[in-house]
Amino acid sequence: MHPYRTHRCGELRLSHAGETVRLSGWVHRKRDHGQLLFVDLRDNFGLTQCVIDASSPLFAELEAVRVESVITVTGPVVKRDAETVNPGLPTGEIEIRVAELEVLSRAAVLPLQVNSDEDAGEEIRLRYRYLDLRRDKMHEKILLRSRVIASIRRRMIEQGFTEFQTPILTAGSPEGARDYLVPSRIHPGKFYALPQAPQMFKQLLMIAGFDRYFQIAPCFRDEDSRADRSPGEFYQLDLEMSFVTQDDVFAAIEPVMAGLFEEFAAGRRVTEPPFPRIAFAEAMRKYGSDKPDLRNPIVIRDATEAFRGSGFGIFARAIEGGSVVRAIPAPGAGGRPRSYFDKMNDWARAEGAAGLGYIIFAEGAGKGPIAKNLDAERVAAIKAACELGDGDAVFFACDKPRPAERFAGVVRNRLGADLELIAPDAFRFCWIVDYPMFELDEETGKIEFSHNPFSMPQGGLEALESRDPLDILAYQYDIVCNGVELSSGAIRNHLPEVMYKAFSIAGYSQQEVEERFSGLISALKFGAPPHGGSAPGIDRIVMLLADEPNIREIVAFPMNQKAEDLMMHAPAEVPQQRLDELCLKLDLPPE
RNA sequence: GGGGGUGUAGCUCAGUUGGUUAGAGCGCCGGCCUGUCACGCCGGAGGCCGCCGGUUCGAGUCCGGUCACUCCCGCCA
Repeated sequence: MHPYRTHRCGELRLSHAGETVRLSGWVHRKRDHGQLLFVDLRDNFGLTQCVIDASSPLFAELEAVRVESVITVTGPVVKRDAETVNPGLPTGEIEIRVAELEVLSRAAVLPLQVNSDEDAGEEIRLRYRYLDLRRDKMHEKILLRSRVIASIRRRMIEQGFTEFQTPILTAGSPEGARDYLVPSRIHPGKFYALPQAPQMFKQLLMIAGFDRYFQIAPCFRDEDSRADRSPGEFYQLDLEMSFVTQDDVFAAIEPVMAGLFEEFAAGRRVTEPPFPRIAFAEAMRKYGSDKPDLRNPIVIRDATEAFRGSGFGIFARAIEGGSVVRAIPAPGAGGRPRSYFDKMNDWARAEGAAGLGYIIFAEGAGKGPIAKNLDAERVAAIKAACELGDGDAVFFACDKPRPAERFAGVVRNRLGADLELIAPDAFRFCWIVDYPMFELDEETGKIEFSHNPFSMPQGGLEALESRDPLDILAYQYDIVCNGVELSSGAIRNHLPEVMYKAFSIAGYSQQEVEERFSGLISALKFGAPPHGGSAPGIDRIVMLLADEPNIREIVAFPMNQKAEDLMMHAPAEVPQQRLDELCLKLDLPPE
């Protein structure tokens, strides 16, 4: 007989009754009746009840074993009496009579309880992550993550993609987030950087002729964390394709994403390909965001004309000064008490807005401080434009166009949640397309790349030379699901002369471009295929599928908010000798 | 860097208006219990109430500071 097990803990059924088997696992729970002891033995695959009574010489030993100790039991599989069957357990029709017992590893008193649904604090959970991961909920989420990644690999390979590895120790990125740096011992004073994404490598693989690349790629960015953003590292489904248009990229990714979500949807509805395509400008206008949650039915309208020259002086004067008014319909909000609208106004101020005006529609008319100062025809026009009726309300964001759009989007999200308008049990996908190539930095007044500087401008060189840079769009696109930006991608700029021109608009000389992106620029001069791709975030996909708002819940060994690994004690000081080898001297800030 | 929340037993939490000896559940230790499956019953140990200072006759409770964790803003091509 195998020294540890003949079966797994989730495996035994009534059909095994009479066999002598051996199981190994963790003592999940004990029920001690004094002369009779039940032990639930747990492994990755399930639970099996083991039983022993005082007639056995092993009774005292098993009774003394603490939960979470690891033991091996050997004995016959016995059918349970009808009244002692546990229908809640797949193995509930049988139990093991313990005939032999070996304690493989004794557990100390636990800092957190594995067999309880009660959640420990995060600090304790991260410090003892191996115990936390034994808990059923965590165990399932990490296994889900593994199955999701396996499914992605299978689907990508089916789509004709080839998986490649790319370097972890590489050069820094001149644009974007802060790099993690690794000092070089062989080159004192020089540093490697960990890749923020394998962006240039995947483009170089296309230039090398591999046609379709993908990788479950680790990405490293030294930025502050959020609930949905780990400090340090995260994973992307990084992909790139040669000789493709934007539509080809969409057609390749959509079945992967739709199929993946369908596979793990567990009854939730998934947008069927082709996913809706929404231009960036339209998304900002209708949803106030470039990552709209399409489960929310609210569509933002423009109400500027209804307020221009009106009796509501605050808005009328602001409009004269170049502001606009966005109307955010709030279906069903008319029944809310006055305090709700006051609360919304307080909240708006806390969010940095000047306030949040509103009109309540009742008895065929508008109510509230704004409606009092607005002609009935204007109120009626707003009501009609927003497709509202009695019992509904509408909120207004009045500001310069860009901040008004953005704030209206924030209000839209808040109302969707407050009014319970978000469609449950659905994954609503869309593409956001036609991003502007450039944008104006409001502080410096300079023109900057709005997304990826390596994206191909729509209209190519001619557009760059002849049009207002702020009007030029890029072949740049995001996948959004339920208000979460899952990925960003682009058709790349594979023409050096277009690249030089694009960078010159953003204020970079040809020499600077050659210095900062030398590897890629020189590669583009030796025959580069038109190519493009995207990079959906693995962690965010798993978060959506696990319905889990915190990224640490779907990562086996995450760092805490301050980018510390509480279990492994990273980051850590290093011996002086290591610093000496690297020619590094510490110059720490004063306490 | 800025703002909010939290911090009480090993763990999860309660603790009233500032007032006697700071409680509960789980866990732990001991005792009883032969059909439980969150087994049950009895008993016990376990507290720098995050830390420092202040107000007060008296502080877990009020005030100031500080530290830790967390959420958000900034940041994240």
